[in-house]
Amino acid sequence: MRLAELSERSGVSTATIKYYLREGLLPPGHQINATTAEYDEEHLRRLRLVRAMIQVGRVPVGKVREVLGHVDDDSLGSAMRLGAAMWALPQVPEPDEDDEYVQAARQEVGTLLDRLGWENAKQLTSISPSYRSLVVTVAALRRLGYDFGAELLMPYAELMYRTAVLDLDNMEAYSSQEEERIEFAILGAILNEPALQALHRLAQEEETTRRYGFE
Amino acid sequence: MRLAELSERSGVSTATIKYYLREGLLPPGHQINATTAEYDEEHLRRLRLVRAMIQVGRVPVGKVREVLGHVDDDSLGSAMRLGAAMWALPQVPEPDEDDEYVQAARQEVGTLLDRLGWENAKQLTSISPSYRSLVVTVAALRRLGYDFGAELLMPYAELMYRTAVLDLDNMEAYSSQEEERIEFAILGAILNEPALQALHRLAQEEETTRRYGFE
DNA sequence: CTTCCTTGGTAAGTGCCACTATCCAAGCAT
DNA sequence: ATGCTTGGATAGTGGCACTTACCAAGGAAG
Repeated sequence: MRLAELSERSGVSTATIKYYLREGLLPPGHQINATTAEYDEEHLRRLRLVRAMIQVGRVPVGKVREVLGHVDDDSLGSAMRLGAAMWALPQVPEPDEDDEYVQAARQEVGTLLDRLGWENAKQLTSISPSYRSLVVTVAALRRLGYDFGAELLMPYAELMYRTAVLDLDNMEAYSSQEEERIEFAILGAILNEPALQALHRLAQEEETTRRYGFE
Repeated sequence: MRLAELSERSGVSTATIKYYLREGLLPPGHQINATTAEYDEEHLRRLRLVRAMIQVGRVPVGKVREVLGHVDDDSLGSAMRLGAAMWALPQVPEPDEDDEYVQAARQEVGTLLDRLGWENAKQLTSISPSYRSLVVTVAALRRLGYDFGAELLMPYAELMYRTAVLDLDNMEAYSSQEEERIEFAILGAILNEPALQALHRLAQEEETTRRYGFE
């Protein structure tokens, strides 16, 4: 298929597809002659993937390129590919280590990981972006006056752990069936988050109206 | 306190504070004369709040203004203020109703809400942004080839419901103690999400390494 | 009183990002 | 031969979150 058809079948304008090609989010088509290139189903699939990451996952273009680089990196094992792709996702800015709230937050998160017995996560604290995000967020909440500590976070962490177990179970269920399982796993991990967030807000609406009515 | 001190105590540059004042995110200080205005602790508090929303919650400036408008709207009951503020948060773009995947997604989400017995959420489907977000996300995942349906979402939804119950319990615990409980509740709801997301990713890292090691 | 610094306020500029519009020459279709 | 379409390159757009530069008024020091 040619550019116009790729555009039609994906619902993405040709101008935008050209932009993605330029940015390296989409491999170039098979060149037939100077003015014609041929694209296949794989291109269509990758294009939909890119769109989903950008529009649903709100992943910036540069990060998408990074994530795709890890997806296509055959030199890594599947667990590492997943980790590398997840770590490429946008993160919160660096915390200011001199800030007292940041220090207190680090302390609380450390206590939390200890109590949870998350030994592996504890080992990754120096490099894991999600650990950093958690510290920054807890610090921000404490600065605002919340008593946001290990105590309060424990039940949330346990629920999130069960969510992660579900994620990996689903991934494995796909792995045995699908060819492009790594791609699927990474996408699942990335696109799960908007779905989870939407579910969380829906649940909040449900529970709020159950408790207080519509008023 | 004057602008310079407000800047120093909040860690936000005077230029940025001026920008927030212009944008209406911060009420003007008490004007003493043509070149001096006085700010108080309430300004500092509001400024920290704005910063947390923008930097941690990634809420765009226009949305922050909207949310604050609801926070300050004395004509609404607390449940409605919370709802209005939550609905002002950034959302996914409008779905294309002619798209077959969107229709299928709508169907699946409907089934999900039925099975969960979320009657209130079901009533809000025509207006709730979180419902729309869920539909768009499910449609995007289905377009990519996932068999993302009610079946798969059920256990996630139940975990998210339990998370929402925790949210509201915490809110109520604060309500009995704090003066600015509405503000606290809305902030909790907004800033909870980054914390939850970070916890989710941490849990994924933990469980991935438990299952597959570091490789 | 004069010089100088600081203050709050305004207007314009910056850098980044995700596109989008405009050109262009080469081909293919009639 | 003529007119349309194609892929590719370059430059422009609009939005956002600030920043910079500038201004006149006010207070402080000599």
